[in-house]
Amino acid sequence: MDHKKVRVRFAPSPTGGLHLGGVRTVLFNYLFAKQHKGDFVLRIEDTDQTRYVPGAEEYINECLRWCGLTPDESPEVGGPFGPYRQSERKPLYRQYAEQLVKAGHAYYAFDTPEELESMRERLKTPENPSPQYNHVVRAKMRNSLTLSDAEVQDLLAKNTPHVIRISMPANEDITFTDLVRGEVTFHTSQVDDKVLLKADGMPTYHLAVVVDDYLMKITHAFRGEEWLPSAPVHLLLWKFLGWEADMPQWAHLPLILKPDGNGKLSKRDGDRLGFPVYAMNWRDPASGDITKGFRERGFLPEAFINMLAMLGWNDGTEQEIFSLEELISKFSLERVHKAGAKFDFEKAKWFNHQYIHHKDNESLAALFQPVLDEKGVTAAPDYVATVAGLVKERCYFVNEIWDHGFFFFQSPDTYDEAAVKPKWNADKDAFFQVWSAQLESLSAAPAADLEAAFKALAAEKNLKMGDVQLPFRIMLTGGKFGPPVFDIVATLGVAETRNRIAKGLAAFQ
RNA sequence: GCCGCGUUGGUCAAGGGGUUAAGACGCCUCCCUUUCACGGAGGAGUCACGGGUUCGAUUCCCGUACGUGGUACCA
Repeated sequence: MDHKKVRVRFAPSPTGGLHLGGVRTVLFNYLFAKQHKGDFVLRIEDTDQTRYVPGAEEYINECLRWCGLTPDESPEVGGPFGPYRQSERKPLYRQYAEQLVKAGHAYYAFDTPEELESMRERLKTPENPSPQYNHVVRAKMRNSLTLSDAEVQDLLAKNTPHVIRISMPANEDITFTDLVRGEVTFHTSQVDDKVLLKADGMPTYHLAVVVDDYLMKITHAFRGEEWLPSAPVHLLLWKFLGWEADMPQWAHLPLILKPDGNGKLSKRDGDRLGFPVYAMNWRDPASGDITKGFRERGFLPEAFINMLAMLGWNDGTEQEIFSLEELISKFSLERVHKAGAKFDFEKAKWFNHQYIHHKDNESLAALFQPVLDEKGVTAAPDYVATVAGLVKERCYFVNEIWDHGFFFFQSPDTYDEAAVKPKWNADKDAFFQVWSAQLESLSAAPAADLEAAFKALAAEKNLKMGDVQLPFRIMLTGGKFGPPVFDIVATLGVAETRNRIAKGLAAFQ
């Protein structure tokens, strides 16, 4: 049964930003597919025409590209099982719905939205706040089960708006094995007669997911846990359509929860708590509002992916940092956690910090360049790389290279005078005069030599290192921060250093 | 309400009939560094509750509580 080539799919509906939970679903799909030398397909589930959002599909493509999780088949790149947009597959679905009607597993329903509304209103009780269109209710509604054949034919002939609903068995247990949860059982009396084909001729998710997974030869279906309750509908559909032998194995992934309890992590929580939820910036075309993404926040895609992988999965060892290649070889569904995980932005930051810390200086410099451009600063790439190397260990985000190293690009305008002035005196002033002069002969000297010379001079003038090193740092940077002082000198160069000494001396008077 | 799923420190989590119940993030202390950070050494902090089963349950079973998801012509 495992001779089939592994094929998985990610099937988002293009309605807005791509949630990090969605990216994690992509990740697990991708890892599983690549590990088994299988195919990863992207299918766009745009069956709800009322929720169409322009640009959302391109945005999803771009997110996947940024993450490095690109599909083997998609609307964009095509493939042998296209089209990959459900709206373009519309003519396909009706025949399967009709097939189900003929077999007695589905029926036409002519109830208008108003009639449905009033049914729910009428049947609503405190004990049953959400009445379902189920095997008992359907006997009282306007459908091909309650109407005569002649009436049904007449309504159909007149193009009366109607949907096709699945006919759920009244009293059956539906059991299946979920790859992450094990055996799961539902009772058919608890699930209603879901609409399969809408009045506009589009399938609902329920029909489309089954038909397309079948047609696209999907072998493993991963999706969020929120789909678990409707799994019995899908299982039955596979059976009723006669495709049981080809049904994919299911895996319902745990949800990503908000940090402060109470529910799935949503875009709003990110806004409220000050962290991104979407992979990349999303601009709502209707309102023009921009929701910040992990990419723009300064996350490295490797870090983002690594962080997501560890949210609900681990390899059983103490390792936490994994490359994509490692994840591909080590991933296993058996080790996916069953419970939802609260998202911890601090831990996410730590992952990014790790990746920035270990990234090569040149790549970091390239990533940082846009920030420099924005600041209107021009600097040679190798200089930027040197700076990046000097400050990266204290950066959680790429743009923080500026916060920790701005003084490499501009002379400080203000000084932490409180740290210098109280203990400032003529001896120190004199020391720096001499030091500045001495520096002239030290151009191109490495940091260690500069430090040795500085120390020697301090000793000669009977000054303690601590008394002069901090003022020196402040002349260079403006404050009590930055990498080791002599690394700063070596990077800035002697000429600029002497300028800053002169400027500092004037300010410290 | 009903149905499903879940429950190891504040968070991510390993483990799984007998352990001093790993590790990471965060927090605290100390060392290194006369800045900060990195690095290093420590510390506080956990098996939701109640019944079973068992010589022995955090681990297995059953309840309860709590959390979470679903309950649309949305996905």
